[in-house]
Amino acid sequence: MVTLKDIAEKAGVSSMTVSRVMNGNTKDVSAKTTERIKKIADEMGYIPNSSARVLASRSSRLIAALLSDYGEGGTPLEDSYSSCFLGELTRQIQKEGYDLMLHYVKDYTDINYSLKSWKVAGAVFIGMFDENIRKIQKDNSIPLIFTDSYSTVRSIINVGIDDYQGGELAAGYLLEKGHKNLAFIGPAVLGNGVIMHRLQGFCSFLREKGVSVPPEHIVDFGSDDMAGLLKRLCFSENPVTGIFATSDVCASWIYAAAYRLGIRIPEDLSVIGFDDIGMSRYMIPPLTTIRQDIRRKAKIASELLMKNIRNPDSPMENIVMSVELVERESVCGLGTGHF
Amino acid sequence: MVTLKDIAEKAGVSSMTVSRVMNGNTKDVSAKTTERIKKIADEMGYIPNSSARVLASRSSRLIAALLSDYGEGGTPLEDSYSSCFLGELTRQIQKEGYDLMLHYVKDYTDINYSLKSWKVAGAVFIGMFDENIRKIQKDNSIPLIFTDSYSTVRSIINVGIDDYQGGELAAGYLLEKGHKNLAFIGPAVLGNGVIMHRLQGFCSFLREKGVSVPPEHIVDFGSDDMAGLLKRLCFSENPVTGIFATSDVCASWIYAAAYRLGIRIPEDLSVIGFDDIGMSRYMIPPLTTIRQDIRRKAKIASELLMKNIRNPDSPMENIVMSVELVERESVCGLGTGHF
DNA sequence: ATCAGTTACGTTAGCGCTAACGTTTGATTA
DNA sequence: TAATCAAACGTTAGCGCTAACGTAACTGAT
Repeated sequence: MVTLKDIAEKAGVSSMTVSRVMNGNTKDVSAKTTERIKKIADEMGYIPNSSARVLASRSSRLIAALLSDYGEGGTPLEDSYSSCFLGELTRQIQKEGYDLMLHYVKDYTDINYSLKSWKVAGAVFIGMFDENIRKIQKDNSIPLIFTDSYSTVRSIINVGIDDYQGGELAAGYLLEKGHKNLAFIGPAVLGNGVIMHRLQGFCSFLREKGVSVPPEHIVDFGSDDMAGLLKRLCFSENPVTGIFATSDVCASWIYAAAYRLGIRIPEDLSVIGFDDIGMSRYMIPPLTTIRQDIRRKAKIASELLMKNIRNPDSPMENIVMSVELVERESVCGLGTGHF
Repeated sequence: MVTLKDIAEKAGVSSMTVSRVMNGNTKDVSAKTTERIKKIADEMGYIPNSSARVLASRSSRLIAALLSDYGEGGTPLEDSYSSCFLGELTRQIQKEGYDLMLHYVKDYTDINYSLKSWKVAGAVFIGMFDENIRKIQKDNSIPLIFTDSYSTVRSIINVGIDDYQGGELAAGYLLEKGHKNLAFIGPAVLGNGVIMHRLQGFCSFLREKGVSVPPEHIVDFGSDDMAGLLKRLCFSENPVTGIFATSDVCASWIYAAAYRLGIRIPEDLSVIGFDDIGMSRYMIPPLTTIRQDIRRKAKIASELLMKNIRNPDSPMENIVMSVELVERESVCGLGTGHF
């Protein structure tokens, strides 16, 4: 293993000089020496020992990415949403010369360990939130970035999207197409703030236009018996003609159930999704959905992180990215179907 | 920050004794002292400094997960395949008390850095292979686990699936259903060994049964102009009636293109996929596919890793998991369609 | 009572690096 | 010409931990 000392001996300088060169602290080293040391280090295949660096400098170039381990409604990284975010985040922070550690955490103890044991310079909470956040913030004076968090705790750096606006967009579009009998379906309606806000945006827009969504049309639902649910909603006296799904994945469940029941999309039933994941454009028919730019979200998260690492006194920010409607073919004008 | 020394002072022992307790090296410490130290450490909220540990012990409890950064045909972590693997791998190694670092690497230098700078105890190459593997192995005497690697280099620990068998299964099933005019479609036919072996299994099974696949029916293809391709294959004198897609995602592209062209699946065209990702069962019609157990693959990778970390003299292993056909509704008997 | 063997600790040194403070040399200025 | 200063290095100490080797006290066998 090649160490600073090895290089120093070969170059006939002290290891401190080599250290300076390796850290780009070149103002205290002459140009000639800098070049010579760089060459020798290269020849010897020197790779800095990160642990020693952390220990000596009391700071690391490490970021922790935290995922919830009590996964409500499917574990993170299984859907293309959080994994795409993670991938882009990793790439971005690597560009900045940082490394990323991945941690599944289930409680305060886990989080604490993740942050402390490796002396990370910052952390990104991916789609999770912990109530002990204040304590965590106090214990670790490092920037913590949250994604899609609707916490009552202020003084948090968060990057999320305008879920409310997404709900409004969906409502507006369905209304525009003549749909008045609507439903809101998806897992974890009550789970976290994200879905809540989509629902609120959806309902309040409708209410303003004089349309109401009866409680039995707001369904917290997994993929289990989607056919049963659809049957109840569509084969009734006053059938639902438009559904706002809480995610594109959920929309695909609806597609499958509708197919089984002989309900045609969009002729009999219009469906609008959320996220615009890769497969949405290949669904049949291509899914109309509320698009969020997940890569941009990751990029912003990374930028916020770096900014706060470099200047710990940066003000708290709550970034709200806007979403857009992607019009495809899963919603059509009312009056073309069976019902 | 609480250190061993702090605990030692409070307990009236040396820091070495505390170190022993913290590492479960309890045979050199009395039961009473062990309990007392544990209690104090707990009260003080002690969390070991991993960097100091690595530095002093010259070994870490860290695993590197490496992903290729020159992503041919889509970057890793964007498809549910590699991200699901990564998630399960992380969980498994955490269970063993290890942590995971995620690295996008593009060349030998990157790989070298990832392995050396943090002194990782082992590494998993996710869906990638580097030609400098021998050098890497020699430089770092740590276990390296590969996934789905068909290298000519022996003496490598690999965990993969029987792609050849998968091809055979697909061929056998399509043949059984009466299809003789077949095609093989997907990205990176020439890219890496995985797809090659699926193709070989597919073709050689067919050849044995006296069926041949003409070269123009073996198409290295992305999602760009799938409709054009399908038109060429299906609207000909002797139309293709069965397609083996190299992945489920690719199958979904075929679904979309077929829909656009008015080709019905499975009546006019049978499609069989590969992987059995989450969405396959929700495609319309539900996709018949070759299933590989991605979580089991991750579990085996983790087990192999741990085994080789604990005993570096373990023999090299090349695990080949078998695959199975999942019969759903995208393949039907010949003679029901237009063509 | 003596000695080997065990139990339960402590001491020392150093992992590779860097923060903080020297030191030397030559150039510049009063 | 002495004082001043910056440039270009070196020295020292220590980050928190552990490997490797002590060592004292106690045990039981002879």
